[in-house]
Amino acid sequence: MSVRVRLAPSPTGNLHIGTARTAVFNWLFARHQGGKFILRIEDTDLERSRPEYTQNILDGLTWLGLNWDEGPFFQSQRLDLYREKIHILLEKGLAYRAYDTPEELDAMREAQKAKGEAPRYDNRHRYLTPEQCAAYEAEGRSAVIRFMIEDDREITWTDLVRGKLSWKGRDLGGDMVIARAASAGDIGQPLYNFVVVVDDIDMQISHVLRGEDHIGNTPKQILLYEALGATVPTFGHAPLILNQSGAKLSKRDGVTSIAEFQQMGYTAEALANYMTLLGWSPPEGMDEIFLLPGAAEKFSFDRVNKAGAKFDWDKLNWLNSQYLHQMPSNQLLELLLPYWQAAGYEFDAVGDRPWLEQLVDLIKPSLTLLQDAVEMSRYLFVAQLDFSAEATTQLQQSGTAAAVQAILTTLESYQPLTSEGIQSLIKQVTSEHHLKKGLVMRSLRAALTKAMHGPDLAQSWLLLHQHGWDRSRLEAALEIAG
RNA sequence: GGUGCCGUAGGCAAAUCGGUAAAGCCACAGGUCUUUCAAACCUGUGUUUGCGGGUUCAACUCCCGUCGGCACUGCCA
Repeated sequence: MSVRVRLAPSPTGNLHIGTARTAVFNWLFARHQGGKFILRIEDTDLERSRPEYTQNILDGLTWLGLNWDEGPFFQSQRLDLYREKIHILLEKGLAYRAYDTPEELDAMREAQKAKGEAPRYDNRHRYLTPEQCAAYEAEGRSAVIRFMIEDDREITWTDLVRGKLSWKGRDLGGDMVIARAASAGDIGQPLYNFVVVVDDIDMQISHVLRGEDHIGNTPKQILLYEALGATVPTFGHAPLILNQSGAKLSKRDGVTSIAEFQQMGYTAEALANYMTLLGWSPPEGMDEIFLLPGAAEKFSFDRVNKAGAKFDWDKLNWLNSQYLHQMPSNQLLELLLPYWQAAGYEFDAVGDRPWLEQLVDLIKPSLTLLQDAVEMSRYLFVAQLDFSAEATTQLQQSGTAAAVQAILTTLESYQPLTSEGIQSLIKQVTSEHHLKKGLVMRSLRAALTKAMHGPDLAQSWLLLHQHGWDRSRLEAALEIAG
């Protein structure tokens, strides 16, 4: 049987890191097995589903490189199929109409809780006579469709990551609602647990790979597969991604949507790499830094961990920096341009290309996030920049003025300035004026970059020089210097 | 409350059928390099596998109990 897996996100929010990680596992599994990865949008909740969320999900998956082979399919367009299946269950006597009002159900659950019992539907409408049904309908009541779950059933399956799992029918909460209320003889909006099964059967899904939060749904769904006369697929439940305090990572924990990670300057490769590591560990001998296709070659659920994984920003950041450091400069430049543009820096992306590439080479080893490039290169883009407090202090130290003056004077004979020129200029200044190299360098840094920390000074100077900014900065520094 | 899952160093984790635990990565500390910060490189700290029993020559691995965490428990997905 061919391997077919699917990702079934609901468009009630932006693509979430948890959903994306599930997507990664599905994609990896499909690629490893030579199977198909299908995308299905679960928009059965008409109230909360939004087209912009669907777009966000599609964009996020695409950005991450998680291309799908079929779809996207939309459940909202498949209602006829669901109705048809519900009719079949109704006719087989496996499902029935229940006329309870929400208030009655609430009261029932309250009473159960008061008695210290687990809240569940007591199946009170399971065997209503046609007369009783008619009476309720005459009252104007609408009915949900409930699927019968026998208390004494035992549902067992072998989970790809957890092994043999077993559930008792009585712990499933009573007969489950598979379609929302609708008036007289109609069938309302079909619900998630039912729709998923119908679709997975229809799309011949062979492996259902999802988050651990769906474990409790699995026995109900298995019952539905049986009722619909279908083969039960293989299930695999991956551990959840946890926040710092160990709870399921949610929107409340700050950044959790893929689009936000993207904006902050994480690369798709690093994020995908990190998400894979959240629950899966590469086999012996395989590096932890890998691209999705490489991981696909080795991926198997044998190596998916059972325990939830805490999200670790430090490690993600480290991974991202690794990708950035290894990236060819011209490629990195393309990623950086939008950040500089957004910061309002003025430059000619085409004409300044050689200069920009030198800049990328300069800051690349220090980047963690693409966003970092904005602050890191500000002194090279912004002409009018205040001296930092530290730089001012440095400039006012004795000897600094002399050093800056000496550099300014010596600079005359080094036009145009080159890398080698800078080195020999500094040598010349230190020896002719009997200045310590450290002082010269610190003075230079303060004057040129207006800060005491930053990328390589000689290269910075060169870039400044190419913009014709070095002389004016040295002169400005002189005014401040004691 | 009920049901289920999980529990190896600060974090991610490895340890194929029970056979010397903590490989590797992040973080942290120190060092090297250097004009600074970062990067890079080197070295190092951290444990007795939540706890208590049991089976066994041998238990992170199996069994029982216990504690803790989390998930689910909806006419949401």
